[in-house]
Amino acid sequence: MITQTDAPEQASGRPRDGRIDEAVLRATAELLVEVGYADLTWAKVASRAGTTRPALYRRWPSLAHLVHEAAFPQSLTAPFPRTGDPATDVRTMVAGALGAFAHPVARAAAPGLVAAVTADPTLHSALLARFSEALGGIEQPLLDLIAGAALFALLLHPGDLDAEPTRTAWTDRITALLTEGVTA
Amino acid sequence: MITQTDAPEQASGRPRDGRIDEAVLRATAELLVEVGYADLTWAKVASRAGTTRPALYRRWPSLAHLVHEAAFPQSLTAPFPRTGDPATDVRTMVAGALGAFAHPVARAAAPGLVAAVTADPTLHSALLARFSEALGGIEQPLLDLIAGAALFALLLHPGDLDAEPTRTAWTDRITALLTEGVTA
Amino acid sequence: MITQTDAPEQASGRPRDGRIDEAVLRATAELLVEVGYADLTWAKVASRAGTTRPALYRRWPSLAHLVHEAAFPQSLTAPFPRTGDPATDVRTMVAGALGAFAHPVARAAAPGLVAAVTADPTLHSALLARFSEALGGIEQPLLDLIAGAALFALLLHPGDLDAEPTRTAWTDRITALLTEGVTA
Amino acid sequence: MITQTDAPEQASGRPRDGRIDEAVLRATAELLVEVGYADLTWAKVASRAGTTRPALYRRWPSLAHLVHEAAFPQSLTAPFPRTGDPATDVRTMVAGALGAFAHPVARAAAPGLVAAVTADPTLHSALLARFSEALGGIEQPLLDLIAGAALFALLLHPGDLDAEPTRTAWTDRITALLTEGVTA
DNA sequence: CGGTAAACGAGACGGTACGTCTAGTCTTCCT
DNA sequence: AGGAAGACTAGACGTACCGTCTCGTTTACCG
Repeated sequence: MITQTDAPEQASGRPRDGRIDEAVLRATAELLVEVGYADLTWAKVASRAGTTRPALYRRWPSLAHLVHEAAFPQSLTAPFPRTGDPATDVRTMVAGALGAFAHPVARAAAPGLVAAVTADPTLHSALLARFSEALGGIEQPLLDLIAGAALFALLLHPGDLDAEPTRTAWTDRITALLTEGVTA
Repeated sequence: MITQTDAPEQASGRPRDGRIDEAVLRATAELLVEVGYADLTWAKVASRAGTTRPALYRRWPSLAHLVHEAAFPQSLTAPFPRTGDPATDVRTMVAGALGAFAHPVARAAAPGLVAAVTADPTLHSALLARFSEALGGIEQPLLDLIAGAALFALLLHPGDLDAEPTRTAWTDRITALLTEGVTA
Repeated sequence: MITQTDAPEQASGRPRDGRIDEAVLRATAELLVEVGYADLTWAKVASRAGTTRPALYRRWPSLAHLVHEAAFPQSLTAPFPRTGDPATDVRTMVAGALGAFAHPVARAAAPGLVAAVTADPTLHSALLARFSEALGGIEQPLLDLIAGAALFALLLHPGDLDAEPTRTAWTDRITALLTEGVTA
Repeated sequence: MITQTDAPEQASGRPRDGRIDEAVLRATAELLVEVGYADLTWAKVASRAGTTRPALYRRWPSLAHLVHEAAFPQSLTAPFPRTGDPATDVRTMVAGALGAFAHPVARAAAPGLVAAVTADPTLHSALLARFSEALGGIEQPLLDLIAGAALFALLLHPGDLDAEPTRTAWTDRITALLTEGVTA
């Protein structure tokens, strides 16, 4: 939850209504899939969640922050078990990255978030924090390759990653390239 | 040049003023660097180019189309010479991808274009056409890895790719991973 | 007509749509009577006139300016004929002031305009200009007495000036006080 | 004091803090002069008085009620001594009306109250009650003339009533008109 | 002396209006 | 016909206020 004030802090004043937070996140996820990031507005989210725009402004500093929280809940950002075998672990990571980005909500959100992250340092930090747990211990260039490939593929030829024969083929080929290199 | 009507079109009536096209592309490139994609508007471009919004609408179907043309002129999308040696060619491609994305204008434009591409099929086609020449003959998964890694790295830790010791180090490591695999 | 630019100025660009001006003034007058000054908003006026808020902002610098123009059209602010006989002329002026302020639209607008005038010098000037023609040649204190009495009476005991026996009685008494003084 | 419930009310529960009432009235008077009626808000008053908005809502039903109480304390609404001589008494009343409206706080409050009175019957009653004592026994048309003239003059040409030669001149002329009539 | 009731501060609640901005289109005159 | 200028509809933006509410706490009176 991205609150203006991060500390749990002894609540003074009327407490936030937690049901609003839930309803808004749910509405955001639904709308991302239905209308896409580009046509997502504060007003639509507020209306769908049964609340008003000011209540959203109180909670999230920008639409992108809200989207980022709605698209990548904790369940998707849990760390994965590692075996120690490079080939196995790389395949797990590739499949994991693909799975995270291929989720309908994340997929609708990702391109817009990519653009927003470059323009907003606070969003950059929020995203890093959200994924740091899942990705601890992986060297940066390898992470760039795996996450970048999944993201790029979904942007440029999403059809290949939707249906099954080609999806596994792509995962296999990426894994092979990363474990054995192009020379093989 | 992306015109509403692609045919060479028999010029009837007053011909377009070519100097406007140039001035607009120059203005767009400058503004991308100065204010960023998110704050780029038709009005700012028109004002900087010394013309009016309707003249721009006559030429480009959307801001993204204009940006894509301003950010990736032909000079950046030329094919590269190949040696046949995998290691050498991979390094050339990695460096090329990094170079293309690291150019200040492209860098400002890329994230926004990524978002726009997913929402506009005509822009998707235009981008593919623009890069198809340079990238002919490369297998898709390898392209995903190289371009994706460059894009992703620029989004997440741009500092590493700006200055020199780390930039070459990153290029080296990516090349090594792609030619020899993680096992090495 | 209160335009941002008062000069008739050789129109460059698309000219204003005069039908919008008319529709807005009509809508404003109607709404003043129906909902009152306090509940009059740009949005309601625009909606009733079949146009949008930006079209109004282009024409009037504030709601009060629009109201002032809608409530006191030229027809109400024409100069009156004078006979030279003090008693007759004073009665004409008293009845005229009462008539101008008692008109349903003016009556709904007046109290709000009174408040707005003190806070906005440009509105002050606009109001003076609008009435200067009708009231030329009358000494200031006499004008204060006549207009002030009509305004004050409408604010404090409007019932007396609505129906007929009392309305004429009030006009007679005011005229008598001003022509003969309290001593009579 | 305008309380929600007028009865002296059997005090059960924690009693009101009288210091808050004083601080609020003082803060309101100051703010009226500093920012004007139009920009006066509950929040500014509460903040200046060192309290919170709910404490104000508990005491006054509307901002206008609070303003009316802050701008016209009892000291200003005391009855005046009458001599029986019309000329003298009229002059006293004119000067009194001018004095009451010319006080900086009253002056800032009056135009806004004029507007609020027409929209709120309870405020209308409250104002009448406040002034009834001072003005008992004066015929309504004469009161309209005197109070109306003072109010109107302050709205339209306030400069004339601020400095001294013109202020006395205005008072003299109004008195003359009311005692002898225009014919003189 | 404990219970009750209403005050207190703090701040979120649903609403509504504001004034501005942008997109995309259209209309006018001029070249 | 294209260009320059500027108005058009439509609607999102972020902010400000309103009047109400929900807390946790404090202060009086009452039994």
